[in-house]
Amino acid sequence: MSLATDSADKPTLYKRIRADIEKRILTGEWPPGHRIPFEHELVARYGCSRMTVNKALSELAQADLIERRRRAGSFVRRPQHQSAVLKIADIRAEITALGRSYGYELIGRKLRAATTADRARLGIKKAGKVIAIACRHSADNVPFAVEDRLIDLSSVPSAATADFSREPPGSWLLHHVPWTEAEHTISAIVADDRTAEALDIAVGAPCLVIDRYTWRSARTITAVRLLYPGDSHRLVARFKGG
Amino acid sequence: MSLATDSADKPTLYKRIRADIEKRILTGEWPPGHRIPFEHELVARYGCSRMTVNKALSELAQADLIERRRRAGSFVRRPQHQSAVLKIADIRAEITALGRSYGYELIGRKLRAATTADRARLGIKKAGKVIAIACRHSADNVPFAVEDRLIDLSSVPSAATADFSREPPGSWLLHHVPWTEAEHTISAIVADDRTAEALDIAVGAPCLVIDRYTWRSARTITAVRLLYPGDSHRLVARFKGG
DNA sequence: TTGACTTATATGTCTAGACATATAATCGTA
DNA sequence: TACGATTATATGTCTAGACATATAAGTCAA
Repeated sequence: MSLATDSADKPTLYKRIRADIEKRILTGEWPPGHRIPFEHELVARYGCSRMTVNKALSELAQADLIERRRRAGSFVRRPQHQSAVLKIADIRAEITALGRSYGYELIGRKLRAATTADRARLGIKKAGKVIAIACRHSADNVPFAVEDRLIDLSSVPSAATADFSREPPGSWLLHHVPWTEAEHTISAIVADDRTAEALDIAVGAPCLVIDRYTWRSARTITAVRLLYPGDSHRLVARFKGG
Repeated sequence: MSLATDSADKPTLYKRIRADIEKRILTGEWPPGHRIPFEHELVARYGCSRMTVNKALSELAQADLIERRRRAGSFVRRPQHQSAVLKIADIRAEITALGRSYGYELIGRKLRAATTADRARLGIKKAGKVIAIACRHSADNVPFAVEDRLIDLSSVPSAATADFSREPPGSWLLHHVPWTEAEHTISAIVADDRTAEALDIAVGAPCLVIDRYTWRSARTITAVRLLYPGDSHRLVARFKGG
């Protein structure tokens, strides 16, 4: 019967098995906790070898759609409902993607031995040098975001000689520091005098704040705080599956 | 030589192959664009069958760490650098996870025929009924967030008779509407009179706003706006891989 | 009833093959 | 030189087995 899902095209068998099961889960026909057929039952139903259904089920398990338990069987997982994929693009890319002209302005750049505050912010223990950068991004000549960044020079020595007056440090790092891990913290503040002036908004206007810590195999690279006018900027996150 | 990574424990072979390759990519030894060894080379190196290395490589491909091209080989992918996984937990779960006591209060509940504004907000075309809910969540008796929600009753008929005076609509939906897709928009506003009173903060204080639209196979289920005191609430997103 | 032991079983991993298929590379031709 | 046909090859999928392993369920004794 399941074989009768015939049509002219043919996705591979294991993909069809996976899609069949996924569909039943997504439509609610097999609710969370439901035991899906054993591998040997699916083998019989689809008339294929066990490795084929195993591949389908393994992928579903990897996608957290089902949970597999030895001796017990495979079960539809309860939806997680808590993770969304948030795209935090490079600001320049984000602005040009909107079809607006990107502007960048370096406000300040200071190379110094890491202060206690710097070390706390970067989460490093040893002494060393850092670069502190302040800059502003604009879209169509309207302030878009102000950036306050710290780079650990012991992790990224070449940043000491990089020319941040032309290239935003975010873009520069993106091209010079290959693999990273990061943590973003999003919050809201009201603009103080300095922020209001930099963003050309009223004092007391809402701002969206993104604090980002980037590291590479347990080594902190950079800490950055981005301030956006809260009423004009929006972060969009999408998620799928529960 | 790769076999010489011996230790007492033994993760399965394909996992070790996967980990070996992943490590070389993450340390930058194999930079983006680098061609990783052919399957038959890995077969020779690890002394196993092709299916075993294939499984390792397939999982790496599924995780977007490598790209596989027929006839050409497998290549390290360029880091994406733009998506972070943002955990947006059920508020009750979030608060209890912090070890604080959760409080819930229904402010208003209205069942009505969908107005034009309702339909616009839910993105539905046909006439139908909706429920509008206003409620407040608190942690240790301090206001934590206020919620303003709309549920499409044609998608979730049973919501009409649900008792939202005890259970938050978010939790209720979580348990009654299995699989969904959602979009979150995050922004910042300053508290107006009504919000300030509901959150027990000053008028003009910053608030983090999450607008969430949830649907299930192209069918809108609910639209919700959550307002958090911006200085006390933070959203954390983590990402890995560039 | 409870705890310890045994057994049955579903999944986890792996093999040594096979044929299919997309495509980079080569070769031949206009 | 440029383009079209051919070939070689790496991946994609699949099989029909195998043994390993965790564990639910049953068994038996204290």
